[in-house]
Amino acid sequence: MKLSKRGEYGIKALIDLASRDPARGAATVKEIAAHQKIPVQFLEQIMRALKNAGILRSKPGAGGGYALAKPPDQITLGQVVRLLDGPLAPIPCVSKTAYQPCVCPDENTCGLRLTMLDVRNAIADILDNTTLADVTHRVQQAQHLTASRKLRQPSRTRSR
Amino acid sequence: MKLSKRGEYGIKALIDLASRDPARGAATVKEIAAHQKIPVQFLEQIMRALKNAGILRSKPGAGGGYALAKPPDQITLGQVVRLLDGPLAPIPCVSKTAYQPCVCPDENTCGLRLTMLDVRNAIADILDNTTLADVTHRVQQAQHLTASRKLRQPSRTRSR
DNA sequence: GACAAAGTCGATCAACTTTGTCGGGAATTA
DNA sequence: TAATTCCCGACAAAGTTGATCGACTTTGTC
Repeated sequence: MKLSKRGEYGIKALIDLASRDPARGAATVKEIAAHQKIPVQFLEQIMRALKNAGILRSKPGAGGGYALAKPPDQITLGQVVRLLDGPLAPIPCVSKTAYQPCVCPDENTCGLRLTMLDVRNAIADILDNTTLADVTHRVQQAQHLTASRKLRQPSRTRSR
Repeated sequence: MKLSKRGEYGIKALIDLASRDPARGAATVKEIAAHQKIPVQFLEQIMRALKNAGILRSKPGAGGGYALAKPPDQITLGQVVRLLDGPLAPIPCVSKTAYQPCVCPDENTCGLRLTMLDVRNAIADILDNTTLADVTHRVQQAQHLTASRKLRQPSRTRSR
C-alpha cells in the first residue's frame, strides 16, 4: 500500500508548480529540486514522464523550465499516481485501468477480491476526485489556520 | 498501492480456514496450499508468521495442522495486512502504527500529507472494520446470488 | 555565431525487496 | 519406531526502486 518516491516527488513538484505565482513563468528542475529537497537528476526523469503524459509543458534554454500544461483543477492526483506509481488497485483483478484476471475459480465470489475492490474504490474515489487545485486550496486553508492560531498565541514557549 | 503475494496468500489461507467446517479440525498447510494454489513452502512461512502473531494456533504431527486462534469476527484484515505487508499508509508520516516524520517543514500544511492522510484513513476504515467473519458472510451471500441466478437461467449458453 | 542555460534521452547501477526454495530439526500420533 | 506435520534459519533468483551518468538538442543572449 505504499507510494513510491517517484510518485511522492512527482506530486510534490506538481503542487509546487501549482502554488507558484504564475507571473514568475516556468520553473527549472533545479529550483524545484532545491525547494522540495529532491535529487535533481531523479526529478528530471520524473518531470519528463509528466511532460510526455501531457501534464507538464517545457521550454529549454535560458529562461526555460517546466509549467503545468493544464489548469490545476484539471489535473487529478489519480492521473499522476497511476502514471508514476502504477495502478491504484491493490490486486490486478480489481483494477479498472490495468485489469488482469486472477486464478480464483469465480471472481464474483472471491472474498479477497470483494474486499480489495472496496479498497481500490475508496482510494480511487479520493485520488480521482482530488485535483491540484483542491490540494493547494486546502494547503492555504491549513496555513491560515496555523497563522491565526499564532495570532492568538503569539509565543508558543511563553504561553505554556 | 499494491498488496504483496505474502499478504494475498495469507488472507486467502485465513478465509479458507474461516469458511471451513470446524468439525473437520485443523487444516494442514499442504491442504490449504493445494486448495488455494499457493506454493507450499512459501505458505508454511506465512502461516508461521500468522501463528507467531497469535492469529493462528497449530499442532504438529499426524492429525495436526493450523486453525484460527480466535473466532473469525475477532480477526480483522487490517491486522493481517499490517503483519504480512507492512503499514497501510502510503507514506510513513501518515501512518498510525509506523509513524515516521517526513522532511517537509510543516506537516500540518503539507499538501501531499493532507491527501495521503485521507487515503490512509479510507484504507484503514475498510480493513480495520472488516473481519474474517464479514468476509465469509459476504462470500456466502455472493454465492447464493449466483446460485439463484443459475436457477432462473439454467443454461447460460442456450439462453443467449 | 558562440556560449550558456536549460530540457532530452537512454543506459546503467547498487541496494533492496519480493517470492520463493532447501535442509534439517522437533513435536505429536499411531 | 515410523510417519506426519509443524518449526526454523539460511539462502537465492528475479524484480523493483531510486537514483546517477554522459552525451545530445533546443532556446535565448551577447
